[in-house]
Amino acid sequence: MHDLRLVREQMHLLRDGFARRGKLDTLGPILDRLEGLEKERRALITAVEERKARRNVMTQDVAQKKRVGEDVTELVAESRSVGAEIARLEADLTATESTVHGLMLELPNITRDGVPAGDESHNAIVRSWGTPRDATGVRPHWDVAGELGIVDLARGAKISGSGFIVYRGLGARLVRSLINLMLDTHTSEHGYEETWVPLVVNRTSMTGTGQLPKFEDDMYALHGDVGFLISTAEVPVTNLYRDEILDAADLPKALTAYSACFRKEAGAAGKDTRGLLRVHEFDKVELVRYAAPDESDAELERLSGHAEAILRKLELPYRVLLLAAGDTGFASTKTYDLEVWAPGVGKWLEVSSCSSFGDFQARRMNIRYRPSPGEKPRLVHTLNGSGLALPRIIAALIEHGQHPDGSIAIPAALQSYLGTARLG
RNA sequence: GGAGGGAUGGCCGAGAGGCUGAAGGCACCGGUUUGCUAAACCGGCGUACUGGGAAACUGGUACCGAGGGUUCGAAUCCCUCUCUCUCCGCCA
Repeated sequence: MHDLRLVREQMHLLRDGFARRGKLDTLGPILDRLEGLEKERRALITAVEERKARRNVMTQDVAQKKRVGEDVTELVAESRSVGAEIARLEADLTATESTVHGLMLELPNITRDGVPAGDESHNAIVRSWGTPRDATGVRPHWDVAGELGIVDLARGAKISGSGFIVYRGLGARLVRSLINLMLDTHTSEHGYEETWVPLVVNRTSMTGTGQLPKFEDDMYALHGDVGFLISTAEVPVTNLYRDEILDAADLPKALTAYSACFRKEAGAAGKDTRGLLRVHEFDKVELVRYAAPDESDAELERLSGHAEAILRKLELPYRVLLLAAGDTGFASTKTYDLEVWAPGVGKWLEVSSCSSFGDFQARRMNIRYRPSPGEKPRLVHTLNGSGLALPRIIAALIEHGQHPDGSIAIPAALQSYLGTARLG
């Protein structure tokens, strides 16, 4: 969420930002509406407070007069009528405020300097690593994995539905191995604290990180309004410090978590949905960082570096994209996507999205830090990224390590976890 | 699931319709003293919104878990909800 002050004093920043996202058509009218509502809101505040001040004086007067035994019936009557006026104005104020707040929650973040304007065709490759394997003769992972018996798509669909995966044998162990490799690396080499968080969160948490109110259709809601299945561990982990004040000495704070992630992806059927490419439930190791504002740029580089380190350990060729404004997520100021090359499907697959949110999430969650003792608390900056999402990594491993006989070479870093150097 | 207790500032903790933004303590900040550290003493010390001001600052309003109600006036009385603790039952 943006500071309301922007609506009042820096409207052009919002307009420019939304224009870079290509969203001015839909968001421009909302800004116009907000501008008027904000004026109205402040006028109502002034009106209400003026009357409250008056009533407070009268109320003191009543107490005073009663003490000396004077008649107060007239004063009480006047105070009562001011009270009625206050009630009326406050009802207006509450309505206006909730409209303003609702609209503010729907405004996306604005991207920071250096992020290209426009849609995804303006995404920029900022670096790459490794040599993408030639696609000729490499079969897609769903064929090979099926033959090897490590992934069972048919039974996953039977017991849960399409987009739910059953891993078996070394496939199941591969999932566990990848999770362990990632968590071990992030905790012992990158300094993250390991956490284990609930997979169910409440509406407040979902709103805090920005999934709500806009994307309710994309997630699984539990019956009886008791919560949602998380779409990413970002939600519980980032909400860990909601409504808290951190010490400056605690920053940057680095947290990692493995979790299952659940996504309905309504309307996403059709493209790129085969095999492990897009599924409703998947496993992911997430990285979350809280940083002081002047550190958040450097922190984003660190964070994506930590995710990249996993790809290098897995010996998977990848490239790093700086997303254009129009492709950058709702809450993000700047996002790097990490994509691995999958020769079997002949595509670059997004396996991590590393974002810096500025104070956008922190304002929604009221997460602050005290720069130094005695100073006023300030909003922290939050960042997160996958480190990494498993299904597409598994797809890439199967395709990249594929031998002509259908067996798969396992990268050295993973062998001790998996207990073997090849599958099949 | 049943029965009770509780929720007050960064933390602990008083307060029981008006004189309470809230005693006292801890922590923190500034100062005095001190060979250093500690201690002692003095002073300061919440947040948000809103008005005025270039700013320092200053006027106002609100905030005692959340929301509603009673009242001229609510931290204090009433209702609902949330969370928490203790005990009983059930269960992994």
